[in-house]
Amino acid sequence: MSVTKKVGRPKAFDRDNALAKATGVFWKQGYEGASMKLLTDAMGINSPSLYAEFGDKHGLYLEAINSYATNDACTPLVALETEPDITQAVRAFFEAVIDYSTHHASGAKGCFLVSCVATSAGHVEGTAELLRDAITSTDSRIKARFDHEIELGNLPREFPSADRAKLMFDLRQGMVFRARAGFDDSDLTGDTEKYVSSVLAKPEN
Amino acid sequence: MSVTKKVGRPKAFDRDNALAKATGVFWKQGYEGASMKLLTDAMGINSPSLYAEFGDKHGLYLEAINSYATNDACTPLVALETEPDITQAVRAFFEAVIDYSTHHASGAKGCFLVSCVATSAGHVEGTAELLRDAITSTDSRIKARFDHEIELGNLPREFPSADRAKLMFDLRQGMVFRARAGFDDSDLTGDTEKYVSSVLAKPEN
DNA sequence: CTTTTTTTGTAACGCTCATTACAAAATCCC
DNA sequence: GGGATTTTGTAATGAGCGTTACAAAAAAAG
Repeated sequence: MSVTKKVGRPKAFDRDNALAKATGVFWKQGYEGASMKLLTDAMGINSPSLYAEFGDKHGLYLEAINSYATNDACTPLVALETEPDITQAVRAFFEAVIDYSTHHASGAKGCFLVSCVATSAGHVEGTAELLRDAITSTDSRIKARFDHEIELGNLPREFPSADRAKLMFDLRQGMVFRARAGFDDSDLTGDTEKYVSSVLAKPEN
Repeated sequence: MSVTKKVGRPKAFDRDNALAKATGVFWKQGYEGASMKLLTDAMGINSPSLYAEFGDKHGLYLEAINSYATNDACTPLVALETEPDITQAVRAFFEAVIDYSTHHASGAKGCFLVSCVATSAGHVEGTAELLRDAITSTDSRIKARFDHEIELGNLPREFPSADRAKLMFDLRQGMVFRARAGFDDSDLTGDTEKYVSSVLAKPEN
């Protein structure tokens, strides 16, 4: 609670800022491609400080994943959950995705989880599990918003909320993949309206 | 044409097989994570042979990308293009995607382009361009199949073939992302039918 | 059988990697 | 101000990286 002054020499860096900078490096370079030199340079600290604060490179990576999953990766979800009108909400979700996958402050393109962590899921311990958690929790948060709208009568009773949640999230992976490959926001925004329609389309049959 | 005998000591390995094995290592480990030791062990050759045949690690990587893009990554497209009925064709596309993203012979999960090459697009020369080529060419091959069905009268005149092609391909990225995270074919096949419906749904208004 | 050509396996190259030992520096406590 | 405590920056560690030099081996050509 209190900002208790601690004995000893004070830290010369901000933890959250250093972690954000490290995330940017991982995002651009991948896990193995992010060397200690690149990391410490971006974070503005020396390696002993990094080790004292995060354990080692692997620990830093896991923290970066958690930090990203609860910050950047959540802004589209927050947009989806706060926008009152459901069509506007879905639109806002995709717009937020396009925004940070093409214009993130770090300069990295695409999505950190899809374009970097997914690669390490093949061989870096602990990452596949974090990825699965992120996927299932996102699926269910989207579904929850749809269910809420069904309750309100803004979506038909038979609206397949779970299926459409996965569809919506899977479409997102395609968009961030395009962003990673170098397509910019003007290339992606053209698809948004069609994707919104498909996500909210009345179930056939 | 002719299998002209060449002077000198004959090669002791098969080029295509070695390249396929290398692709599997890159797919699992990522570009930097795929060390020369892992590569040469999997390929069954020593590093001088690798350098003589592929130039260097970077050259091998680019060849692996091209090889994958014209082989594994194409089987869903071939399925889409050869299956006579359009609904069956779209279904076969997704089934082929699920098949190799969860059961590839190399043991790697997901899609090489999405789960590995996309990461290197951030920093490995020449990869972003290959990725963009793969995306645009896939978009247009899917669209071509839809256009063909419009001609035949099996899809309505106003069917938005270009939009649905991108939607279909973007949905695929979501599926292979799930596969990479560790979801298996039984988790993914449940979504297929809904995705087929969304891809082929009658355009609203 | 000798020469020429090409690929082989071994062993080395310099470099960069992640990690850490250590002493100087900066703060709080008494 | 002196001692305790924590972080700092420097510099070193051994291991592993991608790459290559080189000589032995295996084939065809003369």
